[in-house]
Amino acid sequence: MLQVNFIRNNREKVLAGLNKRNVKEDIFQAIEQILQLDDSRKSLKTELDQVNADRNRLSAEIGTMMKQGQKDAAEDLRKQVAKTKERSAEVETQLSETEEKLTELLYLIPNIPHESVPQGFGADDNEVYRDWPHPLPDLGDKAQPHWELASKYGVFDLELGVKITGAGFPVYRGKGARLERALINFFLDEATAAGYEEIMPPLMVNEDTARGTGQLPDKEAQMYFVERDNLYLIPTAEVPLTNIYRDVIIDLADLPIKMTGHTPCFRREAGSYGAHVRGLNRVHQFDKIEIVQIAHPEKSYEILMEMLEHVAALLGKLGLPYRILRLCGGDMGFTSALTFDFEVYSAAQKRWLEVSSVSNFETYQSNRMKMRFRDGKDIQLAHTLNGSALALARIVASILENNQSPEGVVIPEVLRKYTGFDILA
RNA sequence: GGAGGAAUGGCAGAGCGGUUGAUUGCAGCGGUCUUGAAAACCGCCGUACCGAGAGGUACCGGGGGUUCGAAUCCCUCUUCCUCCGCCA
Repeated sequence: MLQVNFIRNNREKVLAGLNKRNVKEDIFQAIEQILQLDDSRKSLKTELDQVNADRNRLSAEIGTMMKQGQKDAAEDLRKQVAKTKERSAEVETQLSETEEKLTELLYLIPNIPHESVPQGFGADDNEVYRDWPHPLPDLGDKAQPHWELASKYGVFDLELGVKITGAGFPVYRGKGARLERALINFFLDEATAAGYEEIMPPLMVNEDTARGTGQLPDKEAQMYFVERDNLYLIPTAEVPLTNIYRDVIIDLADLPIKMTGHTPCFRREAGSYGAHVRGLNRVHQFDKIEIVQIAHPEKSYEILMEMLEHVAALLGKLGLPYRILRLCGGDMGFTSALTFDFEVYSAAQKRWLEVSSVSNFETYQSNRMKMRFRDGKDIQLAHTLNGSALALARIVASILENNQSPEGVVIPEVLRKYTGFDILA
């Protein structure tokens, strides 16, 4: 969430940013309420401190008197203390109510977009940041979509997934499972080579963790929830990885912190069945390798570009046609300040599929998480960034489609040492 | 799942209900000394909020309670350790 002081000191910037996101009028009203509530919070806090100071002083006096045996005088003071106690309880209630309301409203305010974020309402308004420089592959009309190729070569089985679990839970088999594992190993090796520490985090997280990265309270419906134990299945490794540094004051010398991890990702995607979600286009469980960085605020945009190039290099090595979009205000995630989406061209479906999202959250997550770094005497919030490098299901889909041939699906060169075979036939 | 024990500052480890935000050691930072380093010695060394400042308030796992006053007493939750049971 945003810091109240930031809102106060950058009011115009905040309003302009919200405008860029095309938020509703009530969000603008919330900004005004936040500033008012913060004012009352301050004066309530001042009063409470004063009352408590009085009480502490009186109590200390009573202590001294008791030692000196002046019982009667002490009795008078006790009555005075009783009054201050009443008052402090009253103010304290008001204060905590005010703080609660304040936090509630702050949760409603999305991150302020970076200046480079284009104005816009939705996917059509995104800016093509880097287009595919070559002609798009044209496989002709006989090209098969990945779900047909998958059945043909036994790569994955969605029907079986329905039997075992339900719709959207693919079962990878044989060479398909091996291809999946090859991609995981390839992506992890690439990330490790780029200096990211490999981490295997828990796949279920508690409420504090889900709140830290912004999945709660606004994206509650997206996550699977294990009610009995109050745990959420992670929608991305971003959640457990970033939260490693929740409530931590990091040493300046340790920045940037670079972490990577492979995890299955679970997404409910409620109510999103239909023509565009066939095959692996949208599933409830998929594997993803995530890269996360915790950065100095002055370095974070430089680092964002570094992460963008890391993802671009992966797609380059796989030989997949892709483009990079700079998301517009209306299409960007709630917590992000700047997001680049990577889309791979799926030659048989003749559409672009999102395979990665690389974002800088600036201090939006770190403020919630109280993730800070120490620069000498100075302590300030760190910037958090993350990106998919990469999301597997759709990469598999596009490899199948783009690399199909009469002989079978040709495995990209870089994966062959991991798969142990060079064609899916 | 059952029975006991524990939770204090980066770590270790004190703390009769009353000037204890908290003794001490280590680590860290600054300094003296040294050609440099080490050793020795001196000083500093938690976080947040309110306040122009002086200063104040809160926090000893989380939440609640007793009391004029709680790190210290009570309740509750969580986590860790030991033992038993179960188990990949």
